[in-house]
Amino acid sequence: MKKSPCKRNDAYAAMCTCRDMLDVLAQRWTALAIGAMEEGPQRFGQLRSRLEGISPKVLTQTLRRLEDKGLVIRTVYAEVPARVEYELTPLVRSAAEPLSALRTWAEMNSVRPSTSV
Amino acid sequence: MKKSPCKRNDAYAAMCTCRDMLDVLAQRWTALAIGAMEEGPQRFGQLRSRLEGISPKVLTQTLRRLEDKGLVIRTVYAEVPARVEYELTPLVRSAAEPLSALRTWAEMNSVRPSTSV
DNA sequence: CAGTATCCAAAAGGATACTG
DNA sequence: CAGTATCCTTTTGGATACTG
Repeated sequence: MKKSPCKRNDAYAAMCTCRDMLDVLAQRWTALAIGAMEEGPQRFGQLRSRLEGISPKVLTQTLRRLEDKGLVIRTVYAEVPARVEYELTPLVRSAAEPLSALRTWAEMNSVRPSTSV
Repeated sequence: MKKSPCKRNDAYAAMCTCRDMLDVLAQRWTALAIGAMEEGPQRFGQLRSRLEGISPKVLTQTLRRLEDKGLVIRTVYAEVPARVEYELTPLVRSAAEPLSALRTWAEMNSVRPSTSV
């Protein structure tokens, strides 16, 4: 998919604003990656082991997308060997509440998860 | 993508419950389709014209996925010519609030929409 | 009318080897 | 260590013709 066809009216446009977030959040590892950073900055390798099964390429993609949206900050330390840390921005933390509401809704309504556990 | 690897701990599992919703909601036409049904039941053809540009195959896919999740009800009327109506369930209406919260968050934080006009 | 069937393109995800 | 490069599979979306 490339672009959403959002040009019909305000309601649709507003829905699309949120859809853009959903686009990112719904990607395979995004929510898990955010979860893995919740307790503080994480190095690439740490994320890689916490997100068991993710390939380095996909982890990079996931982190770049989060970075592009301003949800994660990437910090490179001039050390040898290289050290890079990823941390959540206040922006993504402020999303916790609406996301939590959505999660609660999903649980309360027993939306059958095809994924969890 | 097929399955999410959610089996690490409760926090991850909970996140995945919500992820399952995100999976559906983030699909190309889902949010628009829901929007198109907000004022009441819609026939296949009505949806098709309201969702300008959607192909019949994709519309069917979109509606089936919503049906599978219990977000939409499909009713077939024994008439000639055939009449089929799709309507939102109370379940999806109850998601309006958390989704609205997410939308508000996205707007307040100027998450750059790559999609909305 | 309300789809299904077919074929195709693009995007996302993934395994693995290699590098500054 | 923190990625990139390469190649491949799966998923999603799409155009179009056809059918009960």
